[in-house]
Amino acid sequence: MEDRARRRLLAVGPLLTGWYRRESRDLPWRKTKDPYRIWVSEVMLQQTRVETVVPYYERFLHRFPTVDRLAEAPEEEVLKYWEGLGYYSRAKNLHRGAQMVVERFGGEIPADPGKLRGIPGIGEYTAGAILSMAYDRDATAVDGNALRVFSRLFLIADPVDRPAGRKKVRDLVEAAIPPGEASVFNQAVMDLGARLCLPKGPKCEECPLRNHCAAAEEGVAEQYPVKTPKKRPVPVKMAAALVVENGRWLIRRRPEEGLLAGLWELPSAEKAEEETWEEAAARAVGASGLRVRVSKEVVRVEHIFSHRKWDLRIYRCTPVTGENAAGPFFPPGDGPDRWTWATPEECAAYPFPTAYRKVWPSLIREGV
DNA sequence: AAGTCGGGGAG
DNA sequence: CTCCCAGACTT
Repeated sequence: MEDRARRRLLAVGPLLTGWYRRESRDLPWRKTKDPYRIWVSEVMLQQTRVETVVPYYERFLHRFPTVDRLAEAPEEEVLKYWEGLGYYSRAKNLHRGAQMVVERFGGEIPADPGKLRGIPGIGEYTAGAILSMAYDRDATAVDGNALRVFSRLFLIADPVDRPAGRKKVRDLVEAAIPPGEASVFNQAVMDLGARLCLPKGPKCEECPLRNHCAAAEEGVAEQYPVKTPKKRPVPVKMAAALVVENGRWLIRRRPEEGLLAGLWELPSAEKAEEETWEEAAARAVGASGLRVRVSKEVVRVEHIFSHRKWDLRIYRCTPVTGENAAGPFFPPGDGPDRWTWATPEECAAYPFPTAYRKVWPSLIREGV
């Protein structure tokens, strides 16, 4: 390593921890050393902004204050408390992880990197965060902020979203941690990334590291980190059915795997090229065994996921009388709990994706 | 190495 | 519009 870089590594740690002790943000999960609470916060914060997480964090821990309380809760309720946060496999993994901690580790979250990594939903970053913040170990926790801050400090030309570039940054972060101060250091890097070392419009003039940053010196901070270009979301036509019977709506629970796993929805089906929207809506309901007549489109909404763009159209449907008298129409094998009838008020207790929640008011107007 | 998996806020 | 956020997991 060149001399310049070595000096940078030595200088950065104390400057960051000093700045953090003066300017750190007051966040709920910073009031505790409870490994469980820190774990919950770190999982919620994966790919999610601090301001978004705070209210979820408070509500979640009020309902599930300990790892045991979380482990014994039904998954459906855990998902309900996660509703709207996105990346729902995080909630399922956290729930399973809590059960693993209770069964395998006697309810104590392990302070061992290997054991932590064996818990579902805990990857390299989250393990490092728990080890440093809850157990004061000298562990690295490289998140998006660290990638940005360090790629700028050291002018890393490799794309940081690929293993080679990622490893370069990780090694630098590890070498920069002042021994015994990983907790403060890791959080300082994140605060710096969130408040000064911004993706666009970085505030280099206010930065405590400005005299040591290679990118600032060259005036090219905004061109880092280097990332590989990403693909645009694929458009998907999604037909859904609002089936009303005696003031109740037909809803179904989505499969345990895949998009929006385990959440509830109005029966929905991706429209195929060769079928009409109405046929797709009828097919969505048909999976339950119920036959319906599709009347009219009730509401239309566009919803964008990271890799998919839904054109979601909801159709008012009515059961075809006579053909469904025999009931029960819920097919065996698809699970008796996958379909049910619920009033709009009762639906509030079920976890629904935001795409459907967005149009709830107009559905209630149309669905009476 | 590439794809999957949400939703929202900022520019 | 675009980018990206205290990433993990599967193939």
